[in-house]
Amino acid sequence: MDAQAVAVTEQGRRTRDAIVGTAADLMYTHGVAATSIDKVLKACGAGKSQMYHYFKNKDQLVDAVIGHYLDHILAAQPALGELADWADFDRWAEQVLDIHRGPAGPIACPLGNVAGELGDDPRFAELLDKAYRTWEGKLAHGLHVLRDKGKLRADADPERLAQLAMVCLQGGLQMAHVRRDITPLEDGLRLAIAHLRRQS
Amino acid sequence: MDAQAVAVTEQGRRTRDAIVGTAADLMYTHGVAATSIDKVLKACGAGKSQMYHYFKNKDQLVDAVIGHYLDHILAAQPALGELADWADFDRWAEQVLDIHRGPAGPIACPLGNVAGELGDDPRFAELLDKAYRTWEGKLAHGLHVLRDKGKLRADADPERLAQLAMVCLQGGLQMAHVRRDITPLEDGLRLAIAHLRRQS
DNA sequence: AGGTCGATGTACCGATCAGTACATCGAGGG
DNA sequence: CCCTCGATGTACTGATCGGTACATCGACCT
Repeated sequence: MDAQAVAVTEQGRRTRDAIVGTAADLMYTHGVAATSIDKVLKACGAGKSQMYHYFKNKDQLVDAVIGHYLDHILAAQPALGELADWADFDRWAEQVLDIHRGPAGPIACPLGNVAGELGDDPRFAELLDKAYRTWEGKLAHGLHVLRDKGKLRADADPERLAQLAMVCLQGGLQMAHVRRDITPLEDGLRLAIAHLRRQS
Repeated sequence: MDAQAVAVTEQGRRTRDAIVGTAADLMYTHGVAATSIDKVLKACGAGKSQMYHYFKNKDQLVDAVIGHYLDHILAAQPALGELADWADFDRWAEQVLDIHRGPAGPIACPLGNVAGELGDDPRFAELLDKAYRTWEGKLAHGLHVLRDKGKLRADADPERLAQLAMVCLQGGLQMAHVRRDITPLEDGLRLAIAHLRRQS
């Protein structure tokens, strides 16, 4: 009775990661519902038995994909974990922009892309919310640090400010996605950080 | 050879509208790919022959749904068409918030919900972009009016400011959707309008 | 009365969907 | 050496998918 097996072997881990990574790529560009398990397996060369060896069903694969997105996002923004000064926020914004600069791929947030599709689905809404909170929490933590150092007004609300920064970031990413132009993201981040700095 | 028929009869128009409206509702909450034609037809009591009488295929139905979203959005924000003063922008923001207040339904933008899923699909990306531009164009037009009246700095860029306002609005809607809390939208709109007013 | 044409009902098709059954492979340990 | 067990290959199922074929209905015009 293996509900979902954990990869024990190194080879097994590789296969599992390939399935999740391939599914993440396809769902990022084509959406979750439009990404069938058969397509994922064909794209990464795995068989159906692997898929259902590591995941009970498609829902659990989607769960893993959302986790993969969060990991990927946080890894690409290392400054997010070391926010201790206003200059660090500038560095962070620059890292975010760098992710989406260059000729490759659509300008979009993986979590944002699936949020529209899954945001009202009781199976994934909570996990999605949690992923966003983890992300936003890094910003809030940085603002707490700055407040403790006296670089942010004592009566400022780090959580609410972090949420507002996420609003600008997510909106910037979404508009940049539709427009295929990074300008909205640049302006959104600039506005967010200017607003934060104004609270000092 | 009727590629797609236009509704001639009053009854035909009703049926066509019912199909589009029902599809719009289902796609809004469950996504486009997860909304099958059979489900739409069953939900609105129409038969398959109606669907393919008025639409060549599912793609054309999705096109109509996107148009329906835009119409619905613009109709719910009448102030957007009469922006002639800063107070009108406040009225507009209040109208946007009113749409999503109250107990019913998810807090989300229909266009934004499908943008993540269809934004990279060459069949719909352009139409989606056009819909957003129409929406944003109303804001830009209002800003032009204010600039002509001297209420906005002469060197301000109405198009770019309107785009930034859309960033805040869309980000606010998306975060409000995931959080199931209207606060991010309130804060996002407040920030956007404060930024606009600062350009006077 | 009969003809036209938009609107509608119903049965069907091949493809694809998520998920299952079951056999086999192959490395590590006794 | 062979047994165990994770990893893998393959064949299959019933349901649902988008789309088609074709018959019929019924309002309006002549």
